[in-house]
Amino acid sequence: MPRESGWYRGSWRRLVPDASLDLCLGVRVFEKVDQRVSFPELETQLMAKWKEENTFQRSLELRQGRPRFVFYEGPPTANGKPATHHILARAFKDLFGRYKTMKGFYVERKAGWDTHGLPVEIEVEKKLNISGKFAIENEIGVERFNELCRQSVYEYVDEWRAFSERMAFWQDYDNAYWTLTSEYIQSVWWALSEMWKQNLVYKGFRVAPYCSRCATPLSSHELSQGYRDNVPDPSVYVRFRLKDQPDTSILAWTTTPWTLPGNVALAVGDDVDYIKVKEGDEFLILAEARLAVLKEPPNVVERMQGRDLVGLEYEPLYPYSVPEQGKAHYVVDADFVSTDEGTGVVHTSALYGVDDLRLCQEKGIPFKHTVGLDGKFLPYVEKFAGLHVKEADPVITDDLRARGLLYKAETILHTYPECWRCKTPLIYYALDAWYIRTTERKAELIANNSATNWVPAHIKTGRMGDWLENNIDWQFSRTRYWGTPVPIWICEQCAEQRIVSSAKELGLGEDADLHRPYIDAVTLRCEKCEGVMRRVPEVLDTWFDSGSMPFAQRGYPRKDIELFEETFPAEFISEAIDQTRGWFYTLLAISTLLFKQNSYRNVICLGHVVDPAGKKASKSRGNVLDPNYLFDTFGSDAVRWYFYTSTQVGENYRTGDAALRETVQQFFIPLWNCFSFFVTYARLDRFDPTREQVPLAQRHVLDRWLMSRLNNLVASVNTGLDSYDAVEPARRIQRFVDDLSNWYIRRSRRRFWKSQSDVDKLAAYQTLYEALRTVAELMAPFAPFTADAIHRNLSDGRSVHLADFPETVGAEDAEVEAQMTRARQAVEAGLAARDAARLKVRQPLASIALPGDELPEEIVAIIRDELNVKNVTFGAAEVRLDTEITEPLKLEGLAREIVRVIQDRRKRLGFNVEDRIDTRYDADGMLVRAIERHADYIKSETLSVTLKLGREDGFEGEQGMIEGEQIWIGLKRS
RNA sequence: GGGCCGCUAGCUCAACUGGCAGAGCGCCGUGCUGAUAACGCGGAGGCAGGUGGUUCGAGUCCACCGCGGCCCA
Repeated sequence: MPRESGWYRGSWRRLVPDASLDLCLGVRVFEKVDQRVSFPELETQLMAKWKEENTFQRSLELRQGRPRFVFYEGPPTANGKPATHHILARAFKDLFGRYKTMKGFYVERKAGWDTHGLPVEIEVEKKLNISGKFAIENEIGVERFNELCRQSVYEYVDEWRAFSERMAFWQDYDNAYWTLTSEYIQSVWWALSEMWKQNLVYKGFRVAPYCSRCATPLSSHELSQGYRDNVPDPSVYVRFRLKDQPDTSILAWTTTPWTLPGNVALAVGDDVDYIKVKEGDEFLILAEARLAVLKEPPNVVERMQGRDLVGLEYEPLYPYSVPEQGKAHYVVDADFVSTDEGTGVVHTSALYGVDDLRLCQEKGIPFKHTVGLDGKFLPYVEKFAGLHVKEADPVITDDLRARGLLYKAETILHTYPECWRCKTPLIYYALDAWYIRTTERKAELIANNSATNWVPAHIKTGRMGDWLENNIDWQFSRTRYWGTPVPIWICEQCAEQRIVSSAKELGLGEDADLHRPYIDAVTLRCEKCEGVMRRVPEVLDTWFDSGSMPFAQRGYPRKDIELFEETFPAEFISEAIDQTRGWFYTLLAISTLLFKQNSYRNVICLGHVVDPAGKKASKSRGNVLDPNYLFDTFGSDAVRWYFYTSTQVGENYRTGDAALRETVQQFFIPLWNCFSFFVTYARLDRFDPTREQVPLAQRHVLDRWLMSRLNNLVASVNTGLDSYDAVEPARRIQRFVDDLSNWYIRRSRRRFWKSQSDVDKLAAYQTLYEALRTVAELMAPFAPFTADAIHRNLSDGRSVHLADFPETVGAEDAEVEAQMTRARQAVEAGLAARDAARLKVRQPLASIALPGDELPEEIVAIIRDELNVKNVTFGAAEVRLDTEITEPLKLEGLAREIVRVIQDRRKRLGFNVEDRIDTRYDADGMLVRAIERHADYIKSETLSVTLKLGREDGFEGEQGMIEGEQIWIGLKRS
């Protein structure tokens, strides 16, 4: 088709879009864009479009065979509805997946669901209105309970998928990994068995708050629900007689007399000052700071420090607490001794205190349980056998008093935890627990962490580094029901232990349900003694599940070995900061132990979503934001954009309506207006983007300026995203759109409006088109809906998510940018000078003098136009405006006033921009002279075919006032 | 109790290595010719959470304290 004859022939104002004409010319017409747009509606339309054309799949197919960019999805726990804070991490995950895809990588995005664990169990307990071990095992049964857990997870996963799709988080949901499948569980078993082979798995004790009635330990969450103030408890001071000086006792204090039969040591602080006092016939040792507890005024006979006491042996109160071998009942130093209460000497009973257990393990002090799981003393503790610990308190106190070992007994009121279910006072009690000896690999953990790129950087050495420096062995067993069963079998006869790494080893099929209670029924024959081996009752910490996902999502090592190797480690993961001790750690720990490296190279660690006052969102505060409300009100792109731009990564997001409204008004609407401006006029002018490009050098300085800015934008967005910085790129895009809207388009409008279609107009279209399309491409990973809506319209319906990410094209022009900066400063100063002189911009002025060197004419023209002055000169010491209004200037100003009134009326009458009209006026004096003198100008500006004096019928007339003079103006479509 | 992060205008946030405290929103005034839910110009609004220290000079470096958040105990 001979396009050279001019796609722009004639005045655009006469052209009316005509589809049939376009078809025969083979020209694509941009789809009409509604200036008022509902982003939520736009988004749901695009969701349907993506589903219909399989856009996600196609974006993957497009990159099939290309180098991979490996992303791991940290599986959300499927135990509750998705909330606003879940948008945050998913927004960052999606951003980099899309970006790398557009950069040409194959980015598999396998969804995942964390399906096990206490939260799921609690949810089901709530639904059943039951609680606790007894109810689960005896009323409901483990089989049904776990079945309900499974169902519950499935219910929530549907909701999660819908939520994720609504926020455009592209993932492969159909092939998600589920931590509850037999395949996944077996991979987890394999991982543990590998650690076992390395001799990293051991059985030990764990002290936890424990309810002796429910026979269950409580999680910290449960614990926090059950504190009660002003609980009365005994407060007893006990004499521990030194072995070689029976008349000297160390005084220790406790509020739990029942732990005294289990005493194995006394702890003092190395640097704490102690005194020996004489009271009657005896000597007592206690911290100097605590001498107020003495019954008599202190008679100090000796001073010493804690370290002087270390090693002293004392007579045990009771003979029960230690096994035959090993040394106990002596003074040790400890870092947790305080002189805020008691005597500055801490009675230590290994199994009934967190510090106690740690201390005894460190010092190698032997111990054994004096109390059973029912909270009653064991039979061998003869004096108190069968008594519940709380019943035993007074009995023990009396016994000590009778034997002269009690110094003092009182009652105190303090805050003490009770079982939130049954109100039984909790005790701290050591239970069997299984551990992974991560401390043995601490140096490797630290090394692998320091080889990892953390965003923000301070997490590496700060929070994560500290955590690793203080590493403790990972206690991975949970005495629960709904989880990956711990695959350890123990022989009933000879206590031989065996770990299992697959269903096959148990004689089970691949698809067998490996959960409790079925797995509990599986017994093995002991290879050593032919005895029966039974599985230990515990399930695994859910974090072990999710930390195993790099290989477990593949079913490795029973299958897909190559696929795993190809996709390990991940190039990128992202979650919120609370995962340092969660997923970030378990991924690191498991892969360090198994593969000697971290499972991720780059990690973005996000802050939290809080309310506008900075407070944590919680149901009880009533400040929780419903994500669907945000999606329906502002659109998910706006929420995402807000998360990318509002604050630095790692900080909290003070999120509320106001912040999101601002995001829409400050960014999305102006962007959309640029777009709709372009489409409106491109349609009228039948702009064809495939036409040969006007060389940059021949374009208007505004075009060259915009292209230079665009080029710099492209460069910095690429650089930013390549270094996992989303904030600066997004903010720069926003700044660019502001420049585009409020300077480029504002200053270029007349170039699009003018009647003659010359090269300049074509260049303007090409420039604006390229800017918009490039912005859409740059934005695609950030705001995938809006970007796609714009891009599709600009490129024949092709999705932006199938496009390549923009690269720089060498359009930088530092000189033009510098000149434009000066022009904008000049305009700012000039407008301020006008304002100071109370001279409106519509009134032309003769000249302005500006400081500085000359600028090129094309730049000066912009200044003249914007400031509405006839002449600009340079070299003045300061901005000087010629404020004299001559008669010709006055008439010209009035003509512009008249144009403004006519345009305003056109608009209010609902005429289209291209409608031609007839105009009548009735006025006198200066106004008539102005109209007569500038009739051609007024006619062309307002598309008036005729402009005549006198009122006529059939015209939409209105009386008005200009500069204090009456004028009647009537319009009619021509 | 310990660790990490933050605290800058009424609000949300900037400011390369120490060098005259900024933007957007909101408010007031004013201007504006047809893309705009807009935009331009001007104005009010700051003891930089507090107290010390280092320095010619501190929002920036150091110490302590307070508040908020997260994690651990």
